[in-house]
Amino acid sequence: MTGKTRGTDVKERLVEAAVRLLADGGPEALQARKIAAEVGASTMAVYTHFGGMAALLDAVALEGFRRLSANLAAVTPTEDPVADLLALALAYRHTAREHPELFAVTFSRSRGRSLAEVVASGDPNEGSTAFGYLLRATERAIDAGRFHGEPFPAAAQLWSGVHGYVTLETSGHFGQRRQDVEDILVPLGVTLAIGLGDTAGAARRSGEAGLAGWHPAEVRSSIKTDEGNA
Amino acid sequence: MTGKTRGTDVKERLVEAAVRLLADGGPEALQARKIAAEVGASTMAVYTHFGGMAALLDAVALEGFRRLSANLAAVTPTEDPVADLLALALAYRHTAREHPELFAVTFSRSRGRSLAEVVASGDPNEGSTAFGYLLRATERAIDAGRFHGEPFPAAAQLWSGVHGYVTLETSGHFGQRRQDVEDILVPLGVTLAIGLGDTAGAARRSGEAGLAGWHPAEVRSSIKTDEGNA
DNA sequence: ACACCATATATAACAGGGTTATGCGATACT
DNA sequence: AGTATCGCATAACCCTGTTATATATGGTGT
Repeated sequence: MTGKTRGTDVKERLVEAAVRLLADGGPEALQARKIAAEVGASTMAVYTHFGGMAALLDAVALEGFRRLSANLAAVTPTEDPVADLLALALAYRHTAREHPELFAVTFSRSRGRSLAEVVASGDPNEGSTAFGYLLRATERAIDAGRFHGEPFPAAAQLWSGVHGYVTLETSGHFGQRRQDVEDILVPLGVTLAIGLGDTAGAARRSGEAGLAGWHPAEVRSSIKTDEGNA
Repeated sequence: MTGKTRGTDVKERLVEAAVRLLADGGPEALQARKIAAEVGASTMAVYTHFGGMAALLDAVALEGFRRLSANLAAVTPTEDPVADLLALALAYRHTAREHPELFAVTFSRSRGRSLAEVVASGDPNEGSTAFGYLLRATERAIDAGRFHGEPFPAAAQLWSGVHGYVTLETSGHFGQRRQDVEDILVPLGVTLAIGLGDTAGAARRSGEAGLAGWHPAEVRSSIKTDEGNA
């Protein structure tokens, strides 16, 4: 079956263009005509490739999950799993701040899907992949004797804390201060680590280590073909 | 019918109608024509009273904050501030689950506003009022020697945890299970309490107490307010 | 009481965005 | 090569937010 592949990356280019327009012009810019024009096509391209705007926006949301996963994947595990968890939190936050509009679209369009469930069933999608990084680091913390209990509930608690912090911060609810990481996020990580079984001293040291050790990664276009877009 | 009339506050009726339509038909139903028809008016009503859909949606979001605040206010403080914090978390979750679409609109339209900042400045708005309940219970926990440190960062951590959990749960990311409160939210509350200074035993007991003691309050229309919102 | 004005509302038209109908040209299979 | 199929452009269609305009209602000043 066939018949394709002529200007085929039009589908990917549409998603790229949508992400770019979203970054530049906010949600208002996510319009079929604008996106199509951005790739030099007519609005029909949206329909032949996606069937409608809804599916295109879903693809944009998926791209957001991909970037989140890529940023989390860039956190290389060390021998301190608690520090790694803090680094994952910083990477999570970085993803949201790097592209707040995309982050908002990503999570507002994922309603009804279950990421945790998917990760448990082994069927990988991007969202569950992101949760998987948290889950694996949590398992390592338990194996190392730093945390007690079961990995899944512990990871879900950590995810809640990080996601809530990031959501509230990027929505501006903590104010425009720039100290929020040191004032809230790092202490939150330390608090959670202690509550999950770590000692206060070890948790604080890992918090410092994670904060000092993490640096934003150069994760660019995670869309399949890595053509540098410009 | 005489044209004018009993215009018993059309402005409030529009918000009521919007909230109702949102509950029934989802975000798609939030349309000027539908809302106006619901109150028996033409779309002009939206413009004379709000100036446009944006302001009406802001009013809907504010109504969401009011309901959140009302549900939190219904949690009567006991002599166990940590149990009260868990009850607040359950009330927060209840608000979101009672009306998920409104909850989503509320927080997606509050971008850029700072609730924490407003609470600090003393100028009350509905969002900061909601945060205030968390903050006061946290202060009581510190005064009681259960938590250590400063109230604001501690309350911000608790808010992050609860908000993240609620957001992820109502978005379906934890799956469709019904055990999430016992499996994740209550343990999260206990974890946070321990991390903030409480002993493991006391935190667990307060977790149980909060879970057992909280019951959904009958908080209905908070729109019709002659309670002087100042 | 009358004239006047401000406001609220209905009607209708306008603008812009998603979607669909249709035709054409290019691709790939026979 | 012939032809069926697919991608895509053009243009129309519909729905939704918005604006322009006219009218009626209620209050206000004299």
